[in-house]
Amino acid sequence: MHVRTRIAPSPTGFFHIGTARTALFNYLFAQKHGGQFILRIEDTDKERNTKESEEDIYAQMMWLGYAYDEKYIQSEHLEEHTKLLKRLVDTDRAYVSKEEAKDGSGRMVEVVRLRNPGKTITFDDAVRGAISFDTTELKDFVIARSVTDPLYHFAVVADDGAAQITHVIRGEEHISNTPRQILIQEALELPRPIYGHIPLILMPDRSKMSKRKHKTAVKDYRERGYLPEAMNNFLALLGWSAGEGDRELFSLSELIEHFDLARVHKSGAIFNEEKLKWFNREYLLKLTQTDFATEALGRLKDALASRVSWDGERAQALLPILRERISLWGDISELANAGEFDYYFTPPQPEKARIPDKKSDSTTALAHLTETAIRLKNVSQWTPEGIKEALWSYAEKEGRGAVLWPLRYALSGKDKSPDPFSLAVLLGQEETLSRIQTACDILNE
RNA sequence: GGCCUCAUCGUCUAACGGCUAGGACAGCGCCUUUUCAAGGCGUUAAUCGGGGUUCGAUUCCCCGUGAGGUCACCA
Repeated sequence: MHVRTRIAPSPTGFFHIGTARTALFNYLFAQKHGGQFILRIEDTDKERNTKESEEDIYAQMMWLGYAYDEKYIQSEHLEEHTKLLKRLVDTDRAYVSKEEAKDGSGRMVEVVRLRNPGKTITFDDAVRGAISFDTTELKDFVIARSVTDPLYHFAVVADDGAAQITHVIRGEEHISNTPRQILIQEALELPRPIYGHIPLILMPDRSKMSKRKHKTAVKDYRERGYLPEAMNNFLALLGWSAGEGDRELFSLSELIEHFDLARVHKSGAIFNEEKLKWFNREYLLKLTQTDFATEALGRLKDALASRVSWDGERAQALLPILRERISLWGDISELANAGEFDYYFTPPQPEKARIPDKKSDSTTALAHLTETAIRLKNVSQWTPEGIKEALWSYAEKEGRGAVLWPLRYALSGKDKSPDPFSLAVLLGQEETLSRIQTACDILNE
């Protein structure tokens, strides 16, 4: 069988996480079987469609790397829908009915209703097995506002038929839509695709993702600095497992290689951002020096430009520290805005009382800083090792905290920071000595 | 409420009907060159309940309970 799958978002809001996961599964399945993956824009709801939403679909699909083979705009196929609708009416599979409008206006309108044979529909779901529905309760349901104005269920069936979709992989909220779509399909004498209903993505409170209550737009995650590789890996493992033992890290092409509808789960999965962050960090760590530097420096400069005088060279030296500390790009801006990086560029203003180590006092701190300065003046190899060598025996003898805390605090002006050796290297010998001097002056006041 | 679907640590999940139910995230503890971060090591924690079938059920069947989905002239 020549596999053809599709993702059919409606451009009525930003492309969201749930749609992305459905797209991913469809993409993986099509790729796995050497088939085609089709993007269909379901834009029949003229009231709620926006161009912005449509653009967002393209942008995020591209970002996530779901290359589609064909694009299909539903509204451009109205003529075909009309033709099919007419045929259904002509063959008495459907009929036009005059009734009072549901909008409460009291006016009379015509709608097209399907003549429901009222039988039991059973379909074999690729992830859940056989599912049966008694369709009599559906009655003669409405399939179009008029012969020229099809509704969702009709358009879906007509378009899937036209595009020769072989596998309909979608969220489980569509399970109960399936029997009415099959009814339409049978009236249209279209072949039945294989259905596969994948579990929903739930929010931490077990509720369905809602655009109002939760951050669900892919765009938001992108802007906060998540990597597409991490998003894909995380999303793929939400409701599916590769059957590769304890392995969790998969690239997109590895996901394709392992993907199998039979291993898709049946129950909903909660979207856990902590785990996403973990994936993201893993992928951040895999980035090349250059790729990391480009993005990190850009983010850092944006956030810092208004706070300190920017020094590109010094920022460069900051990269290893950044890589160690962040889980996503947004962490850089967050840390920078919180003032975490200011002291690399501008001398801090240490508070007298905090210079000594907790178990020490100012007199001792002053003595240690003075000795530290003397020792550092003589360091010829200004590297973490060289600096450490100059201070270590002294620190061991006098107490590490007593010696190293004042130094680290003098250099950073912060209770929390990287270790004093790294800081000293970053600041350079001259600046390091100058900051120690400043701290000594403060202690002498 | 009717119909449909689902049920393993807090979360994501693994386990041809057969080892002490495994891993990851989070948590907790310890270690490491003061603090923070990272890292290393360790650890807490689960088969919804009740009946069957079976030599043996997380796994198969039934009932209950719970959760979710859906019941439009939206998609």
